[in-house]
Amino acid sequence: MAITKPREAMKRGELGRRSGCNIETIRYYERIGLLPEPDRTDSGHRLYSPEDQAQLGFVMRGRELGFSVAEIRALLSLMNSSEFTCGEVLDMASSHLASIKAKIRDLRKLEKSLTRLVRNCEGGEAKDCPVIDALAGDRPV
Amino acid sequence: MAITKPREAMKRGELGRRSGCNIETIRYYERIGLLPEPDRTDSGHRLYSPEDQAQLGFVMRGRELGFSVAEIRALLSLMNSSEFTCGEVLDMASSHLASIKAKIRDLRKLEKSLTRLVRNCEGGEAKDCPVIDALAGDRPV
DNA sequence: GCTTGAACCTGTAGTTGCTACAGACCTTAG
DNA sequence: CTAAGGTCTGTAGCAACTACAGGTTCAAGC
Repeated sequence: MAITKPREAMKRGELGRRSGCNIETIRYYERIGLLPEPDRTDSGHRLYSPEDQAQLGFVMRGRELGFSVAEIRALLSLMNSSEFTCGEVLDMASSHLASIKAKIRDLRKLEKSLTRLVRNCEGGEAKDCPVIDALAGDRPV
Repeated sequence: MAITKPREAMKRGELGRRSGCNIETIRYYERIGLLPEPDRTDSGHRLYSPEDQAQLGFVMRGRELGFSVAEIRALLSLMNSSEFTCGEVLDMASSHLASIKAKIRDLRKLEKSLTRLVRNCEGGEAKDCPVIDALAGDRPV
C-alpha cells in the first residue's frame, strides 16, 4: 500500500509523443509561461504530470483555433481564477472570431485580384504579361 | 542646354512620402535586395531615381498581393531577364493563388469551429463555458 | 555666420511563434 | 563498460518588418 504513490510522470520526449507537440516547442511554452515549470528528476530532467499534459492540450487546441499566445495566456489565467465568467471568455472568442472573419475577407480580396490577373494571363511564350504589368503599375491590380 | 541634366532625384523621406512606404522598410528592402543600392550624395545620403520609385511600387504591389519577398525577388529577376515568358510568371501566380485558397479554406474551418463554440456560449455569469470546455478537451473542438 | 531642428546615416534589437543546433550531461540496453 | 540515444542549457535562425540610439548633415531663420 503505497502511501505517496508517485503520480505517473513522463519526460519531455514522451509528452511530445503523446501530445504530438514538438519537444522544443514544449520547452518554448514553458519559457513563455504557457506551461508551468514541471518537476524535475534529481539530475534535472523534466517530469510532466497528467495535468501538465492536459494544459499542453489546452494550449495546442487554442493555437489550432488561431488564438495568439497572449490570448491563450489570458484564457488560462481566466480558467484558473476561481471565479471566471463565461461572458469574459465569450468576449475573447467573439473578437477572435471577428479577426478571423476580417482575415478571410482580406484573403478573398487577394483571391479575386489574383484570379483576375491569372485569368487574363495567356501563359506560354507571350511577351506581354498582365501579372507583371499590374505589378509594374501599368494596370490596376 | 544642360549636358548632364541631373535626373529628378529624391531622398528617402520623400520616397517614403510619395510611395506610402515606411522609411525603415525602404532601407530594409535595399538590404535584402528588393531595391538596388541607390546613388548617394557626397555626404552619403541616398538619392532615389524615378526608376527606383517604380521598383518600390512593384515590390509594394507584390506584397499587397501576398507574394513573399522571395517570390517578389524571383518576379523582379524574371522581369529583368530580357527573355522572360508569361508562362513562368503564370506558374508563380497560380501557385500563389492556390496557397491563398488553401489559407482561406483553413480559416473557414476555424471560423466554423469558433462560430459553433461561440453560439453555444451563453455568456454572462454562467459557470460552465463551452469554449473553455472545448479547449480543455472535454468536448470536440 | 550661427543656431536649431528636422532629416538622414549606421548598426542593432525587438516583434510572433516556433524550430533547430551545439556541446555537455544522463540513462539505458547489451 | 560502452555506445546510442534522450535530455539539458543557451542561443541563433526564419519572415517581414519596425523602431530605436547615437551620430552626421542639411536647410531655414536671424
